[in-house]
Amino acid sequence: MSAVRTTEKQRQRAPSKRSLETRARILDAAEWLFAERSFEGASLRDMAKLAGVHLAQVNFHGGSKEDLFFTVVARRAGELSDLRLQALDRLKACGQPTVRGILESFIHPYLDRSAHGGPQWLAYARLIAHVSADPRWRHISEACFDPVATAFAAEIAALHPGSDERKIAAALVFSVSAMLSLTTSRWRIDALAGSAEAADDGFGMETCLVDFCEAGISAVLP
Amino acid sequence: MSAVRTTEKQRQRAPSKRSLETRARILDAAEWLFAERSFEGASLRDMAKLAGVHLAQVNFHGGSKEDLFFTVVARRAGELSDLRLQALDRLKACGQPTVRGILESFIHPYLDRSAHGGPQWLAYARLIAHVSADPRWRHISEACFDPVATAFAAEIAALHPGSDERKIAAALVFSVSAMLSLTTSRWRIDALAGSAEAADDGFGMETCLVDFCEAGISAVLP
DNA sequence: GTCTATATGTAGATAGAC
DNA sequence: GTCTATCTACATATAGAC
Repeated sequence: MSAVRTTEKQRQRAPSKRSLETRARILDAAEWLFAERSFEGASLRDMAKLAGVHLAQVNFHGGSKEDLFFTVVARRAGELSDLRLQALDRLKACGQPTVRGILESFIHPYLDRSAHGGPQWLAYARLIAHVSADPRWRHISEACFDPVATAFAAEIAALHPGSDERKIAAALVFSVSAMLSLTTSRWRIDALAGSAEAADDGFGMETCLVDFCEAGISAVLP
Repeated sequence: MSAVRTTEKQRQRAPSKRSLETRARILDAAEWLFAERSFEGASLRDMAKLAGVHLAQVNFHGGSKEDLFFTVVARRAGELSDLRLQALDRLKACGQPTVRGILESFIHPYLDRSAHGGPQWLAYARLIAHVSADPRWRHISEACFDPVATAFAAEIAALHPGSDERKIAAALVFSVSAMLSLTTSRWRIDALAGSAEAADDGFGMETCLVDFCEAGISAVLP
């Protein structure tokens, strides 16, 4: 958790165990409600109710609403980045990586946490989709996600010397958008597919996504 | 404009010219503010101010806030759908269509209106991105955009008999998400590309997008 | 059709007792 | 650290004069 908290003074002492638990409950509630209703739609009052604390506690532990939003996004961003970079390291330890391998290292941690990380990770996955889709949160994306995304873009570029960095960046943004659509718009896939009901949720959706993005990225490389 | 307005009685007479102008100004203001600040972040007061009318007029012409939101999204949806279907018709008039041609028929009207349709179309493009990314507006997507999207999915499926409809639906959703990312996240392409500044906005971004999606769709077909 | 005035609820934030 | 009470501002919506 590397969030920079400019509006809050440094704590003088380590917080108590109970304080940390209260804080965690508030952040969980905020994560859920921000994901469900977006920034303005989620009220601090509802967060307090969901967390089982009183309203003033939300301000005490979270600062202003904007501070709280940033804190919630940043909280799991470090863990997600670590998972991605670890996957990339494992890949490179096995020799020359492929575009597909790099892509899977980026995509799999997100989809895996989203599907098997419990309700808070699922909420976080939806929250990331909100942050990524709204230019108003550009500064948050830049702080929390762009460093790792830049590293992955560089890995792909290194595989293809002389390729257009701008096209690689575009292809990576397209891939990220497609990945997030599995969180925001899976219902739409079912709707467009017509008859076929969404029997097994995402049985092969991750493979389908990686197939799509791998071919797309390869198509914009020289 | 085919919006169904369930909460408003049928008008008894045709509205006056001035009334129509007032209504259009209100819808333009609402379009801009909904796009800029999302549903909850945009207040009816600000819309009234931006439109140069008084607050009560917004309710009079737009109904409830949710009604107004639906009306704004539906207003240009018909035109966008028509442009897409016309492009598809022109394509089919020239013989057997290709995946790329079908894709361009879907994508180009959106990017063209977004880039050359003036500030209101640009706002509308951002608004669609909000609607598409948020499951809360699923009913609006279903009413305004899914019929045409379903038709395009069927066109692609017709080119490849025996293909998995679910994969085609997924690939189309991925493609739509990537398309919308050119509206919401073009700044991010510049950021990830590193040095290269965004000199000419989208010089070849549409081509790059279509290259990406064409390859991606082809990859999930048999 | 328009606009003043207002009804009614909720938002974010904080002061100060404990 | 916690919680009561409250401040101030703003939200959506409508009634009724013109």
